Amino acid sequence: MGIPYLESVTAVERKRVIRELVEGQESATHLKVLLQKHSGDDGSLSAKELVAKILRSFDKTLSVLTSSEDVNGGEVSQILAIYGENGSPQAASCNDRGFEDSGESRKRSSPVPTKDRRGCYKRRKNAQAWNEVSSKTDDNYAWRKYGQKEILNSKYPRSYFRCTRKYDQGCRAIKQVQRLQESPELYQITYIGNHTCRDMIKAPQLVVDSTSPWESFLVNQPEPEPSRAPYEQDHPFSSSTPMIKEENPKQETPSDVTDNMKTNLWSNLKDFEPTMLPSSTKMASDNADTVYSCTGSHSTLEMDFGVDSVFGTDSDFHFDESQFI
DNA sequence: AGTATTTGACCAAT
DNA sequence: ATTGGTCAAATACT
Repeated sequence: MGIPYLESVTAVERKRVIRELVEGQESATHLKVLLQKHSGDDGSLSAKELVAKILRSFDKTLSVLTSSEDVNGGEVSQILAIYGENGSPQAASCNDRGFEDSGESRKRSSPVPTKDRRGCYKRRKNAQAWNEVSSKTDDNYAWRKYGQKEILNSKYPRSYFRCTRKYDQGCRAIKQVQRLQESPELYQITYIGNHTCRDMIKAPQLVVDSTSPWESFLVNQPEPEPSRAPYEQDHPFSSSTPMIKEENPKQETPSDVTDNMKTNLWSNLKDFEPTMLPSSTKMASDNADTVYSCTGSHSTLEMDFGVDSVFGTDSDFHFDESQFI
């Protein structure tokens, strides 16, 4: 895959190429999963090596593509953002929505079925994102579902979750979960943004796994430990600190991802103070730094720079908020 | 009563 | 015009 060739290609074509690569990469990843599942250590060894090789190849190719342009185009990074390539971070600036902080309590002016104006919101782009495939959707963070969508050409809907600490701590981590249609017992989980909720005082010990994002997601790991955002610098508060949350151990029913999140024992832990994290339990380290302004209002150490609103305008200002979170 | 999920509408990006 | 991401009222759950 040569760059020279790609350079003579239009941006649109390039995008398609990248998309295809991403898909191929996903497929290879899936293959890897399958191999891991029923692998007798016989011939599968070479098969695994092969998969690893393929993944590396995708990784390299994609990084070449992205690094060569992304800088201000953003087009590519946008495609890739969701797949783990980090683009230049940008704060969402959806200040127009002054109520961001009120969270779920927002009410519409007219309590009626009329078309409501929900104001604008900025979609987050270029946030750190990485994904993994796992047989379970729970990690040790507390998530709250805020949406579900049917995805074109996908048999299963995609569910959207945000950190439950979004409003009380301004944590912007979100994740998307969707069953793989090839193997419904597995979920493709995309983490976007680092957790900034506190209790991460012990954060800095996260280990950066330098493996490519693509390779990093091991599937079916006995201990679901979401890999951290690939290629990203960690800022001091970023993550790894799990938010204790133990989701019900039971495997969810194959209807859709949300079921398993239902009983989240968060309730028992409501008053949980970071300081007493049972660090023992498996922790998942999703890191995140997400997007929109959840400004939370306040306190604690969430430095949420009101960035969103302050810098307003959606233009991307170059300021990597993620470094401060 | 407070919190979480569901779900259709709204909105941004393409 | 379409598609995917988010919002928020309604609803379910605890």
